[in-house]
Amino acid sequence: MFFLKELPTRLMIEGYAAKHASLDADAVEDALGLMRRASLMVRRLEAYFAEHGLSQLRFLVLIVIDREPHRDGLSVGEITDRLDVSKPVMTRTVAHLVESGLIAVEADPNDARGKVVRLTPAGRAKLAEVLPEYFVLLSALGRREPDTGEEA
Amino acid sequence: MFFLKELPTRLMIEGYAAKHASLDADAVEDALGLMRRASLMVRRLEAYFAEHGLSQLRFLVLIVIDREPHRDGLSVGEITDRLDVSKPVMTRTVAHLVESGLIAVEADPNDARGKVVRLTPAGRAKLAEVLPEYFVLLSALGRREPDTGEEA
DNA sequence: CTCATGTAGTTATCATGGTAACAATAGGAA
DNA sequence: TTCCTATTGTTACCATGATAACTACATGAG
Repeated sequence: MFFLKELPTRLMIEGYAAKHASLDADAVEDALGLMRRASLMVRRLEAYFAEHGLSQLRFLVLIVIDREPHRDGLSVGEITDRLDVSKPVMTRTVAHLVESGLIAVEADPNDARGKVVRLTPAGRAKLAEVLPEYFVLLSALGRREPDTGEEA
Repeated sequence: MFFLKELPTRLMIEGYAAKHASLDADAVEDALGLMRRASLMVRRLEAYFAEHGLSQLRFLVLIVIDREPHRDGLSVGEITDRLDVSKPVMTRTVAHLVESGLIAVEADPNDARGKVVRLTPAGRAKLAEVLPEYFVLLSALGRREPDTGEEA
């Protein structure tokens, strides 16, 4: 998240760019603008997921499992690989999703250390409930000047 | 933060775009790519700040005070206004910066509820130490294909 | 087989974001 | 002046990211 509301003016950046060679004022401006825009998008999406009892990460876990229907479930580690978060966060997130009944976890028959994570019917239903508007939201946010009602 | 490493393929998005009108596949792709890029940038910057005993937010507090040299310090609320975080987070952040000696806080002579926050010489020195490379980093991150060594 | 090493996932603890509810003060209406 | 209401900042507590260190099991060298 990037919290600065008023980004540095072009002038301030160029002041720095003048003093330090190898500094591309356009790139600096892009980077700041990008982080600010993305932060607002992420907030908007988190709010949307919260309305559906999810979070961005919990949603992505469901997506990632659903995205590989040829596999009969994924291990916790495989999910972690696809979503760069730390292992403990994934442990907690999986536990949460199991409690909500959106995924089911079984012991891996081939490896007593491992677990196999699968979507439950409720999990698939939740995806179906959330996905369409998710894409609509992304579509709106992706357009320039998204006008999401943020920032006075 | 947006954690998905492998973004949905063009094909998957268009599959959805076909089913739901008012869905702009380009915009969806842009939004996802933007959030992913920004997340990696923010991580990179946080790592940089951590090397200097700061965090993104603590740094921005210093910046925001420094940016208004005509004012003799800002109130906690004014800082909060410029950085959209919640008030309790700002209370904690200000306390942290006072402990590190980078800012000093006094009672507001005109309002017994308020506080005036000012940079200390150490705070100004910290900014001078951190700012140049911050802009260099932003400049590098802002260019396309930043090649920051992330993601195998 | 046995043991050293590696891997899967968890636990403990911290950092840092949020909301709700509060105390203390300010400031205007009566 | 006396209250009612708004504002400043804090406290208490929760959510969710991280790292370090752990348990339990796997696996290959000997």
